[in-house]
Amino acid sequence: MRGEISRVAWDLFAAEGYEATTVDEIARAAGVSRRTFFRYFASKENVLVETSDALAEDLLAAISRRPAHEPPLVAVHRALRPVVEARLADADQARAIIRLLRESRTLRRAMLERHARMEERLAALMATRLGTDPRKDSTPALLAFVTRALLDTAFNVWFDQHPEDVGAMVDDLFRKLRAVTATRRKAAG
Amino acid sequence: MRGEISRVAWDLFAAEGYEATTVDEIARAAGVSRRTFFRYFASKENVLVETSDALAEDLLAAISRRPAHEPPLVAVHRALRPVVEARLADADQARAIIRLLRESRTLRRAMLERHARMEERLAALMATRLGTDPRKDSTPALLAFVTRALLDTAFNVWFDQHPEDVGAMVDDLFRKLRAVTATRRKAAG
DNA sequence: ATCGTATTGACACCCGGTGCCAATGTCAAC
DNA sequence: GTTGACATTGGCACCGGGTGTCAATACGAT
Repeated sequence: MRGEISRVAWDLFAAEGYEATTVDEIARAAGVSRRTFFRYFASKENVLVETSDALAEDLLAAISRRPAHEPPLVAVHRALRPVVEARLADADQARAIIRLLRESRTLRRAMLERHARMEERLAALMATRLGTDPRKDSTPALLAFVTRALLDTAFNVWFDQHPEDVGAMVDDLFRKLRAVTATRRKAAG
Repeated sequence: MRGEISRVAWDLFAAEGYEATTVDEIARAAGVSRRTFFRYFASKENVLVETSDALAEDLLAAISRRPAHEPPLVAVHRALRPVVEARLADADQARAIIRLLRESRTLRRAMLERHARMEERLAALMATRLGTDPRKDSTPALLAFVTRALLDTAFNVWFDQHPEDVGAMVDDLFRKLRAVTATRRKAAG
């Protein structure tokens, strides 16, 4: 049932866009009542946003699997690459959601908030990894923010530039980040 | 009139919270109709969010005033510090909005989106500064993201830790960012 | 067949936001 | 001072997302 609603909704979103598709429409197309839709999904956006939550879980898990001796950004790097690759394996779905995201302000807001939530957990994870108190040391927060930036930028770059090698793209982002935050001046690549 | 509505709204928000304050209430308290409220403010959130837009303008302007020979992150650093200091000069207002932001999901979403918008303009600015094409080089995007991270973290740290010297706090954030993205391993401060 | 329990649907409601149009200003020209 | 033009305002109906309530239905166990 849940799966059915989700499938129908994705189709409608793809066909008419996010805003233009009302919950009534989805419910009708799925053969249930509006109220029932809201019993399966807390909100319209949840239909789309759940896949991104799964990604967050994956990333968090991947990072916490990295050995403790790795410098934090290296751990993030090595965890991020396969997660991004896995996500972009289903190129159609990835494309679809990025398209919807760029079209709808509401959806974009929802996603931004999800990312912010992931970031908080990321910060907590980084704090334990660094062994510091996140209320006193802002390093974990910065690290989490940077991680989100890299993740987000990776998807956008992928969507806009269609790189053939996703792993290399991720590596390149980390290289650029390091170049840009390096103390010494360096020309951008 | 606009100012009157805004003042009344801020008071109500402070008194009852963001979600709990309805537009009808604000309108009634300001002695206008609901419809008129929406003529002055496109949405409820706009009452609060405008001050943050002003901050974004300030930051953008400050960055574009930095000499071109400065490495990008240095330019951001020197531009950010006075802007943050100026903003936190009115500690009451800053505190009020951060409090509301933490309380209301909707408001947080709105603010996240504003920040994302600022980030895009930041990326464009960085692209011209670096002389690269933002569609091909992701460096400006990363730089913009990092800038937002620093701005955001600055306010959060300020709110949570009440540092006495705001400028020093900003400097510290940049130091931590550099430490964390440095290639060599380094203990967190 | 019957009872108890989930699942569902219908309905009413809240709130933010918009379109539309009439009423109320306000100012200018005569 | 009256008339007309124009902007500001208010009232109203409406949309869409989201929630609470409660009756009806389906379903599984006994």
